[in-house]
Amino acid sequence: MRPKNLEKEEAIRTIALQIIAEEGLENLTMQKLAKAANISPRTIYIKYDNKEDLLVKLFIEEVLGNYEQAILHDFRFDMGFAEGVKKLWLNGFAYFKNNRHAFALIQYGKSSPLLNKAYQQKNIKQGDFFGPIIRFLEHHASAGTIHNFHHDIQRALLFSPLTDLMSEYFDYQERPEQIITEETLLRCCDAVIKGMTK
Amino acid sequence: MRPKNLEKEEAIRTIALQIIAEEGLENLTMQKLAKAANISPRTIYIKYDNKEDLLVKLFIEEVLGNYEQAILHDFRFDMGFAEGVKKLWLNGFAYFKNNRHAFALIQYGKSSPLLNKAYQQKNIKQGDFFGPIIRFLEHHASAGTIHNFHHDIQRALLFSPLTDLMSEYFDYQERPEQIITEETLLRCCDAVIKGMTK
DNA sequence: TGTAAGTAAATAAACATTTACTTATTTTTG
DNA sequence: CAAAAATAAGTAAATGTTTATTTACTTACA
Repeated sequence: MRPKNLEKEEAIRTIALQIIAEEGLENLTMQKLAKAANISPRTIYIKYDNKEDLLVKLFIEEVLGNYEQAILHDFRFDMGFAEGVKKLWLNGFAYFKNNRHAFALIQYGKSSPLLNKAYQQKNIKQGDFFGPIIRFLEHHASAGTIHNFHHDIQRALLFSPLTDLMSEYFDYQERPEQIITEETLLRCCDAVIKGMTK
Repeated sequence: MRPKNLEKEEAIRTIALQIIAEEGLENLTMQKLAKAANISPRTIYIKYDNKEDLLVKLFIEEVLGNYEQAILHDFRFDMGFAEGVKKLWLNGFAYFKNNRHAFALIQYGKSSPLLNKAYQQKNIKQGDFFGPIIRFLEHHASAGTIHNFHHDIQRALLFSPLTDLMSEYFDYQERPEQIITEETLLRCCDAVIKGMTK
């Protein structure tokens, strides 16, 4: 039996992400993807059932999976609050800086009903993505370090500024000067910590 | 000369927003829109040059324009910081609660390159959307009430949690209980205020 | 040599946009 | 002051293109 060509599998994923980031999800077509990856359209269908399957797997396995790994690197749920939040923010910043295309698809996850549904189903099925973060928040809520909100609310307070600042980071990358440096990011992180702390 | 039927213009806009919110931007087609609005496809082209023109005008004029108006209602740049931020958050919450479809398109504005480009051009062309908010932030930064960040950063710290909480609000609307009430929203708002204040 | 991986080309459906025509008004003009 | 001309608004159906997916064939390896 002829073995799978892993380079082609990889090319499908990276070029799909590239097209989505540069031209938008609405401009990704199977034929355009095949051409850009130098393969036949049929080859995509050997690895994915259909377009929806490709997008969902790309989002859940490739992007969210790697993001989860990256953001949890060296993180433990029993860290001090300020220390833990800074670790998460810096991990996230480092990951997104080097994975602009993944960031673009995550942004689509917040608007596209297809990806949003996939995300929610994944969350419901296997407990929660980012389990250690939820334990971290619950731990500090019950210890009285931070205010006692539902963890979906905590997550919004904790991560939404980071995501928005990443958008600004990429916007400013095409301009003469970058306003989002690691230093300003950490000052923003301090503001978020201060706000959440009792 | 036969006069324009304003109901039809209105139908195009509201039904386009509905399709985008319910099925996604990538599933809005001119023929689907025409059918749902009970008009001929040609009628859309009397009012808009093409699909891109429709989407950009919908985003900039219909959605962002109304959002700006709503969020600035009874707001003045020389308000106290906490008072002003609460006003903005409550205005935003009230607007989005009643305009779920508009909220969906605004979310797409953060991912779709087409809408994102349109937004940036608009911002660059006519000064800034939300001018009073920028004056408000600059006023409090120079008065020393809040930390001195670039206003794009301030805007991220100020509004991104609200937007994320709105997403949660709509997600939870289909569940047995709503975790985002005006009360929890105001507690989150207090956290944001506390974080930004010196 | 059997078999899954892969290709090029085809297919049928869906798409944005246009064509050729009809309708409902306003504005002349007889 | 009616009625008919002028005209933009509107329609149904068609156009040519692009789309997701399949078919019929070829290739490379266990």
